[in-house]
Amino acid sequence: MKALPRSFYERNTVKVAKDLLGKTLVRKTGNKIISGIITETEAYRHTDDPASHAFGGLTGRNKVMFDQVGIAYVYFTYGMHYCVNAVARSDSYEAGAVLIRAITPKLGINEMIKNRKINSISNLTNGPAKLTQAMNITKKQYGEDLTKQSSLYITEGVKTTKIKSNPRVGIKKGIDKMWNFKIEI
DNA sequence: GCAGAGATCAGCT
DNA sequence: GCTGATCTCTGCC
Repeated sequence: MKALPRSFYERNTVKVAKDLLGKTLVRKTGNKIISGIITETEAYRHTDDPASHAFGGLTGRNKVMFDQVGIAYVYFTYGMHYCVNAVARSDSYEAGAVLIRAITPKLGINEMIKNRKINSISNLTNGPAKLTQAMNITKKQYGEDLTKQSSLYITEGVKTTKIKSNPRVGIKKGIDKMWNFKIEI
């Protein structure tokens, strides 16, 4: 399975967020492969988006949002959680990223259960910090190239039918923007 | 079933 | 020192 080309990420961040639905997120650790279908995303942009990490300008944490598109932005928050984003934006923006909020497990489900230390499959990857834990994604994947078959990348997946738009979750600014996208499998 | 606390890092005031 | 793109566990209805 080929990784999506860099041109996929060189478009409007909101468009990329919608198009990432149904794609397959793949994680390679040693000889193990873990993968899942992306079912929920959120778009975070730049100067027009007060909820974005990039809104306040460049910092040590968010600098990859200003870097090359098609790489991973992994950030640490609430003292104990990691979240993954794919850097994506059109030419008219200096920064932007798509937060991957939920996936449906496909390969390596046993590994995910081990990483998460739980038994129930329904709670495995249905939240941004849950899926990073299940896939063992940490700061080491910060800046990882998603367009190559590295330790973390994205490939084609299933066809998407109905995409639902919602306000984004867990933020207090920019709640007027309907930039949370979901599909049902 | 739902509300609240706790975990404890990076960035801002 | 406080706040957050969060999750889990506890306690009470």
